[in-house]
Amino acid sequence: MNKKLKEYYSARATIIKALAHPTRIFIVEQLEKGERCVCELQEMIGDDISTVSKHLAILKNAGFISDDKRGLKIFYSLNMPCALNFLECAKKILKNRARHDLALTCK
Amino acid sequence: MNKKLKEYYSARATIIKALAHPTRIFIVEQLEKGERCVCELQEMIGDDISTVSKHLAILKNAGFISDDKRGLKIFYSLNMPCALNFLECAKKILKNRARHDLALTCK
DNA sequence: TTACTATTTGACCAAATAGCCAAATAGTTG
DNA sequence: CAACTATTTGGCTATTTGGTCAAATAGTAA
Repeated sequence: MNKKLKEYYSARATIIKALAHPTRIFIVEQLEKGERCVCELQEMIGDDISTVSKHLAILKNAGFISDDKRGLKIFYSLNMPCALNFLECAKKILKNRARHDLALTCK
Repeated sequence: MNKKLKEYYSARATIIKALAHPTRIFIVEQLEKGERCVCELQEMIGDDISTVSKHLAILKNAGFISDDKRGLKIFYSLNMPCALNFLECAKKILKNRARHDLALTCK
């Protein structure tokens, strides 16, 4: 792989990496339902608010979500619904795995 | 988030994490074209063969690919084509970004 | 059996990531 | 302006990940 190609794959990996965290998956799925402010997400997630804020920054930099400041609050919303397709793919794998584990158990 | 839910999201994150690496994206896209042995992939990628092997193990554990040993060689193939949907989503984001950067440049 | 090829595994180090706390920033309200 | 609320940023440590080398494993062939 030459340098140019490597950079291209790295850029794509960075985007995927943004979804590769339990909290960030949760956030994306919440935002599917509509915009949420940081404090609402923080309450659902339960981590320190600075931690939640950093996760949001990662999703935003990757391009999955965008923010809108209104008064004191900042509302985040999903702007790449295609992220959900992939989350579905991960779910599908988990389901297959569960079925397989069950098959083993019943042997 | 309770413990059970957290585990569920972590399991999904582990699957997505498997795709969150330039080399592993490359591998999945190669396997889309058909099965490949480790040595073929190693040659295309250029990293140490043990490195490639570890990337393959990660994709296999996640459930994206499977292996078939025939003689000395081990052939890997893709068994979750839905992975490609997501890789497409990452591509789309990159394209949007490029269009946006261009717009800024032309202002 | 010995030598050879393909691949995986383990030990190790360097770099990246995650989470928490404290401090900084920005907007609001009295 | 001072006090307050919502959020981000910086600094720190602990954990995870990625890569390399050497050794182990497995199949083949002489």
